[in-house]
Amino acid sequence: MGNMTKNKKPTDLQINLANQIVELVIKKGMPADSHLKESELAAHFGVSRSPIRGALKLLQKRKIVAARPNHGFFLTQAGKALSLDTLKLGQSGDEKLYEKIVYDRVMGRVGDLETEADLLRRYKTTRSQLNRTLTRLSREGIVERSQGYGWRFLPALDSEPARDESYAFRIVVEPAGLMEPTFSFNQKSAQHARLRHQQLMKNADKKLSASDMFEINADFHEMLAEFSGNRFILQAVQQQNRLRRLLEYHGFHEPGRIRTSCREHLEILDALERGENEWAANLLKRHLSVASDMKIVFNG
Amino acid sequence: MGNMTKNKKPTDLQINLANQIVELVIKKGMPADSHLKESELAAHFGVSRSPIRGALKLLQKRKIVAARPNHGFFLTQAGKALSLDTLKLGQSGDEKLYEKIVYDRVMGRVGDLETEADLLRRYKTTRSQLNRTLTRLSREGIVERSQGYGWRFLPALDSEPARDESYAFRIVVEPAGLMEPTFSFNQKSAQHARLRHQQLMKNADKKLSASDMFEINADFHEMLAEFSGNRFILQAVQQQNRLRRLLEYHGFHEPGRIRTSCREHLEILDALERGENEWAANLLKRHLSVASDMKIVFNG
DNA sequence: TTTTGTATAATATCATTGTAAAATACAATG
DNA sequence: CATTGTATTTTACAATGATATTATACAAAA
Repeated sequence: MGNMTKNKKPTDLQINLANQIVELVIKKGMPADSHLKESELAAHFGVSRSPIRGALKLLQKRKIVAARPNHGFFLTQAGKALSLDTLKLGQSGDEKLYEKIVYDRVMGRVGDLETEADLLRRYKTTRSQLNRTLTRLSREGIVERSQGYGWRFLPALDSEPARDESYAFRIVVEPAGLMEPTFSFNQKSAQHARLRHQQLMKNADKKLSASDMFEINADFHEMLAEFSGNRFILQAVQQQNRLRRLLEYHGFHEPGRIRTSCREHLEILDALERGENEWAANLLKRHLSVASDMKIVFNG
Repeated sequence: MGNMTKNKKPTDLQINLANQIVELVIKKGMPADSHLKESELAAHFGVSRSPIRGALKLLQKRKIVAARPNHGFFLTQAGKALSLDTLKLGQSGDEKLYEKIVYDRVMGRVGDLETEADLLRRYKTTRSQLNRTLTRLSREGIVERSQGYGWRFLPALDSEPARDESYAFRIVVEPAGLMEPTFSFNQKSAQHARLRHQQLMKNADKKLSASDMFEINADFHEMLAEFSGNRFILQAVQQQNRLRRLLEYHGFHEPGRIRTSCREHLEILDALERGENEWAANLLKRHLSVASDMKIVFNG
């Protein structure tokens, strides 16, 4: 059963790109039958056509796109109909390793100082994949190369004080971003965020995926940081989001708060649209303070 | 001529440690004849005794420490008598490569997207040294691994708007650090900083090294960030310092401002000592604003 | 003329082995 | 008993060749 197409297994890059393409399709809200042009996607993601091709073939197997000979690939369904979660295209090896390490770390199974050889033995991977992953973790401020041999794991958001400091930091940086002279409101992004939020509120009763929720929230804060016109503010917010994502992996939820949180986000957008940035900054500050006061529940 | 001691050439780590030890000696203001204990240094820098040993031998050759058999190494002169600059212990290969790449990049000789192989050919180094350096540059936000092949260089502080955004960011973060509930003033560190500043002011007429000046300045701001008790504020300030250091490499100076800058720093310390944090935050904000308005002069 | 299809060139990864350096354990010293 | 001195173990780096993947150039199709 199944067809006899030659079945080279996709590379990490191709898997990642496949996921990113779906993300893009969702974000742009592309209609069904849209033509996904190889060179356009290649340019957008900063790679050549080769891996894009592999990614599209992967999506073809999942029936998300269909190929028309000499015409390329076309969406089988509208972006709105897709959810990142439901069609997880599988994770790349990199991603798997990343999550495993992070998970073990949060669970206290990884010490503060680990040698490369130990990690290599433990995770049974290749040197360069481990290195790529550690580089990523290092950029995210989770680990750093120690002088001499080994890697040093830094305290992340897995401790109570770290979490408090994180919120304190965000309360300083994020509202300030709205008051920067370089601030510029992007109507289009805002409109998009608004729609996503409204959609989320409608479905808030149904069981919805924690990660979808997290992404919407993270994207919102990142969008505001982008508006600030200050790359360092943006960088700081992105780093905080990455750190917070680690907690998500372990299924922390604040179910009762979804609706309220959405409403607060929308209020902030309204204020910004009216040009009342100072008021928006105040709303944002309160929004973060409230979230800060909520206690997390680990289910580890 | 010279003595016949076996002359293994020191490793990068050993050179770096030698520099760090001198830095520590200066910072702590250690008196002459102080005993530099191997295990203490090893613990402090997070390495084993082996490379510390190599570093101390290096310092011995430079007559900065003297060895007493079975007793270890002792300072030949007080920390105050040393200057980081005058006795540059040579740079490690890593450091040299790092500076070369950064320099070429600032000079526009490195494109936005470079392949590893190209860089390898150009800088005639080994794969892993290049990788270490790129990892470091990546942590500092100067470069990032691109999807597919190659590395992407990001706009850093080498552009006017980036510099403006940097100051804007610091004006947000640094003064806020003084107002955090977790703030705690460390009398000892402050006293030390005070002394260094007074010393600098006394010698401000003489020609003094740009890098000494930079370090004192950077350390001051980092110290305040430490006082904040917030690791993310500290991280942000450290990252800004690293980025600013890049400009130093190209000899940007503000000779007339040294005295004023020192005085402003001391005023901030005074205010903090009196517990007037809000006033200190205002002073700090003004201090940064003034610096922000000054134009840099490149001599490239 | 734009886009896909395909071939070729360039690039990075992987696996292996030898070697240098750092981590560690333990003996020696005062 | 704390510290240095020294030997041993562990670790990471370097060099190489084989392989797989990405980048690129050019042909083919609409």
